[in-house]
Amino acid sequence: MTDVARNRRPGPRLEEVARAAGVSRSTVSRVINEEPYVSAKARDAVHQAILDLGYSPNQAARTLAGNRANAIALVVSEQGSRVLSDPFFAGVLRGVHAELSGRRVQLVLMMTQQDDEKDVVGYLSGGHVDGVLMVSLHGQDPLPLKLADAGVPIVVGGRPLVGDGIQYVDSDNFNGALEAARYLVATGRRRIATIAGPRDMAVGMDRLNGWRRGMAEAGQPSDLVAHSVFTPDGGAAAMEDLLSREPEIDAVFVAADIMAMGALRVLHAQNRRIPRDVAVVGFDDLMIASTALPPLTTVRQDVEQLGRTMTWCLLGQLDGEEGLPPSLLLPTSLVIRASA
Amino acid sequence: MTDVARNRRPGPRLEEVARAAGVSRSTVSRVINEEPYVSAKARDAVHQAILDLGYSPNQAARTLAGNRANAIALVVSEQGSRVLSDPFFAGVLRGVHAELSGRRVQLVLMMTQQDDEKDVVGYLSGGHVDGVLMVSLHGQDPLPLKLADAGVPIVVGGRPLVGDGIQYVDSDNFNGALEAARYLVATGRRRIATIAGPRDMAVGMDRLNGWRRGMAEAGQPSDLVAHSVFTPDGGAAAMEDLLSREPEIDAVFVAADIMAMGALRVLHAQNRRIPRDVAVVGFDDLMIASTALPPLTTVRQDVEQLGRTMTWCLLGQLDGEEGLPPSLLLPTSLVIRASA
DNA sequence: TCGGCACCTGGGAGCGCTCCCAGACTCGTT
DNA sequence: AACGAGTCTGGGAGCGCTCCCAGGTGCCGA
Repeated sequence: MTDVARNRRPGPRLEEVARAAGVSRSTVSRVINEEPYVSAKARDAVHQAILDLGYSPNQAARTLAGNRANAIALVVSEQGSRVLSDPFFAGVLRGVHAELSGRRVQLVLMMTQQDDEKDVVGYLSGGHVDGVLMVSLHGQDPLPLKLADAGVPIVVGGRPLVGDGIQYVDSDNFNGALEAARYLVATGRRRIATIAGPRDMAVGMDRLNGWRRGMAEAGQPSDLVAHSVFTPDGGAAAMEDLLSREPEIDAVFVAADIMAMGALRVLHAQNRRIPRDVAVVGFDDLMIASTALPPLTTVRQDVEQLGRTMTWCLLGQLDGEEGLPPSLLLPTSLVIRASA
Repeated sequence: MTDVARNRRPGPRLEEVARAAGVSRSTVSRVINEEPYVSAKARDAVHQAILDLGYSPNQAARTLAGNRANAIALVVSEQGSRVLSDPFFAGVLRGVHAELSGRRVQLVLMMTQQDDEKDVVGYLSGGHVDGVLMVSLHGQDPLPLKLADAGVPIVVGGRPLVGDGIQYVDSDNFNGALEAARYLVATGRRRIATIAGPRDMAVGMDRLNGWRRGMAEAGQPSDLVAHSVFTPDGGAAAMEDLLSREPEIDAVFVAADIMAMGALRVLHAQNRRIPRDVAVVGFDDLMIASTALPPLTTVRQDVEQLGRTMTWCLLGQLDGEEGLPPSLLLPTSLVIRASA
């Protein structure tokens, strides 16, 4: 409103660069956009002029004229407050940024509540961004589907529970959990429980199903399941529940490190030795896994790679590349420490 | 490049809204920008037309014509990889976003390495954003000063070590540490050490100085100082160092919860009972503080509030508000749990 | 009765780019 | 020698807004 914001932007325009380089606006534009049909001489002159003048193109004008936003949105669904402190989100963000660096694409961060969903769809399908990356933590979210229907290129991180046509990238939660289960069986555990995530999250169900498969393979029962939310206290409550149902538990696969912290606390409180009495395997391999007491054996997922891959997929879509895989699962790996 | 990106943006234009509402472009623009001198009748008609047509204004055009970017940048200096997983950053981001919600201001995320600093200054001072929020973890960063010199409105999170004129918001690290020190003194501790942060970070020095003041007040020596980096392993190494220098330590103020995790590990390993033999006070009040064994007494700083306040300051600058405070310190509070 | 001031409205110009078309020049080919 | 294809260049139009100016209305006091 005021003078600060109201003064004309400083810096040279395309026109000035053209004059300095002794060429036309068009040629400068071609150089900037790395288009063919520019002579080496002209290209060098333009580059030199850009350097001399310290020219930086006006993104707004490019977007307006070029009908391309040169930006993608990272949309975090659900209550942003919780999500942002999630190491999962942080890792994805890191990966997205890493993949974007060097490309002339800006990252716009958006958070959505239920009620402003219509605004968000309007904004995102209004051409302000070229594509959308979405981290959808509760899988029922209708937003990805709506955006896809509106023709917005979108890649979702974490398998969505609804919307078949939507491209997603996820860690291979099923096989990660299966590997954990097999490891517990192989190390001689005979009464193996699991603390699973919420039923309405794909990540929760995939890990539960992997564990179930592992139990089935070994001919062991898969009755010891406690669902919980991804918090330490949730994990603690679930652990107490399981121990009260079956005191003879000798192993537990916890579907998230963060819940495993609570489970460890309960096991300590009940004077169960880890891993001697009860083996504990987590999932995620957060930093807290290695600093836990005892250091937690866990299934590692590479969330940064997840973010990179999502971005790579989206940029591929935008460039109109052919033969992109519909969706991707990234491998997980068991990290064996002291707790199992 | 391809059809997806190349098709004209869908949706109505300002012109269509004007036609539907039976008014001129100018009037619609006035309504959208909440300018005075629009009749109630015209305003209602425009609002209705916007709703009917699902109009969403083109940000690029607004930016270009209005010479205002309607966006601010959150710049994360130093290697982005480390910073992004930092709960501090996550909290700030949350606060920034909370404060921005409802305003028509987009948040653009940028990360800088040393070498692309020139690009970043160019971009940020080129008018692509109206202002800059910066989280500067190592205080010597010249970037804030350069941006301020270039006339870019900027607010820094965390006191910068260089650049006097720059507006910053920080937690009151000095008084937080002072309070922690006084508490340890008041609970009868007689040989109090500290694990301090790096010397080149204001946050590290402010907390150290607060602790020193507390020791001085009580007439206790302040010789037991070990500097370290903000990691669990760094904290562990510092704790070992302190114990080897003075086995009689009965309390330690650790300048970050994350380092306190390492310190606890070492104390456990040496069979020191906490808090009986050694009291431990942390700083930050991260989630890990409450899940630690024993739950950590720590100095709480409200990083989300920090983000909110930074944003509030920057928006105030942009609106040309008078009498804004030059810089702000946010209060901290001691959270007493079991470790001290 | 008439100016003057608030209030309200419309249209033209232009923000700084990209796109497209027209044209010039260089080749190799018929 | 004449043609076309490939290479390179410049200028005009226009992206969708905001800003500014010119003008309309109604109401007040002189």
